[in-house]
Amino acid sequence: MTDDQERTLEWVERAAAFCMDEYAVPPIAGRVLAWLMICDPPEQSAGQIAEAIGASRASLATSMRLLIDAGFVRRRTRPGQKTHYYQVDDDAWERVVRRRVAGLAAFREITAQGMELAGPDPARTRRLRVAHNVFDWMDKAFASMPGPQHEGGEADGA
Amino acid sequence: MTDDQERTLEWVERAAAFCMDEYAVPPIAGRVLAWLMICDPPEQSAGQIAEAIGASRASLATSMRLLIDAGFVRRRTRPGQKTHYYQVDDDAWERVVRRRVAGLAAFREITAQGMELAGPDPARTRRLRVAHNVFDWMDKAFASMPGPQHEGGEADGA
DNA sequence: TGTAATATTCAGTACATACTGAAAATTATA
DNA sequence: TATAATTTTCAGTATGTACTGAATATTACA
Repeated sequence: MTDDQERTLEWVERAAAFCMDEYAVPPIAGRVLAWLMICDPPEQSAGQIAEAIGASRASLATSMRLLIDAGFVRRRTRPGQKTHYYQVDDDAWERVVRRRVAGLAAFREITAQGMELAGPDPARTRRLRVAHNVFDWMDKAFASMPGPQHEGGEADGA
Repeated sequence: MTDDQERTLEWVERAAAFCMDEYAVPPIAGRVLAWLMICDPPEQSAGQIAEAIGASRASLATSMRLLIDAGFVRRRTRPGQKTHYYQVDDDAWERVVRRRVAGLAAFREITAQGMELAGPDPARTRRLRVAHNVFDWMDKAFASMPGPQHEGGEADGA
């Protein structure tokens, strides 16, 4: 293995660890996603990916479905070929991050319900109100934000 | 059990579920945290909490340490008492949310490293660059934000 | 010191999840 | 149809984690 390949695999492992820690993505699915972020060509078959990251093909079937359902990866077939090709969806990260932030804001609803339950006494509901303010702020802040810089639609290069 | 108690426990279960799903907090720790958000009085002993949520005292020892380490809960002793009293830290949620966002932004560094590894070809690094932009945006957006509305420091009422 | 109340640790159990090899199903051509 | 390549499913294994009861340690006071 060349130095470059080794460094790439190290990077894949780091990026996969992030996905595991922050997004509860299983190890192999995390490696697949990371690999698809940096591999060349960017569109690869399950067999290629499995060999690159050292996983079984059975695992690939499960992981690919997970990543596709989560919106990270797209699958494409080519005419006259049995092989499926996979590629990261460029829009995935923005969508996932937005969904995550929206998920956090769900706690705003829960704290609101809690305050109703606890009654009108402001001292009693203080804990809930402070938490509510935090999530309300989060939600409003993101709703009023412009969004990241996008690029033109010229895709891959396979 | 009164209707009010039952509704409170249902709320605790909902709030705990949020903590489990979004923050990977174990079930019992989640219930403890939720209970401490709404219980009256707001400062309670491990025994009181254990009975309220139906968990063993051994679990409470583990869960309380977890919540304290994570910065959610504070412990207090009273002179002449063996009992420890626990209370949610009002600042916890803001701190935890900020930490979470900072954690997300860590991926920005990883994508930057990835682009170095992949070389100068803009078509090859497109995937990484798009992801990088998303996390860069996240980071800058939060850094430039005012923060939630705070309340004065008049605490609890135990 | 002793003793009663509380807190913590620890071994064991139960449960859930990730992963693989092997079998079954699908797909593209002859 | 048959057959060769690939994908998917599934049973079984391995691993990790949450939780509890019982034992141990700590604490407050007589």
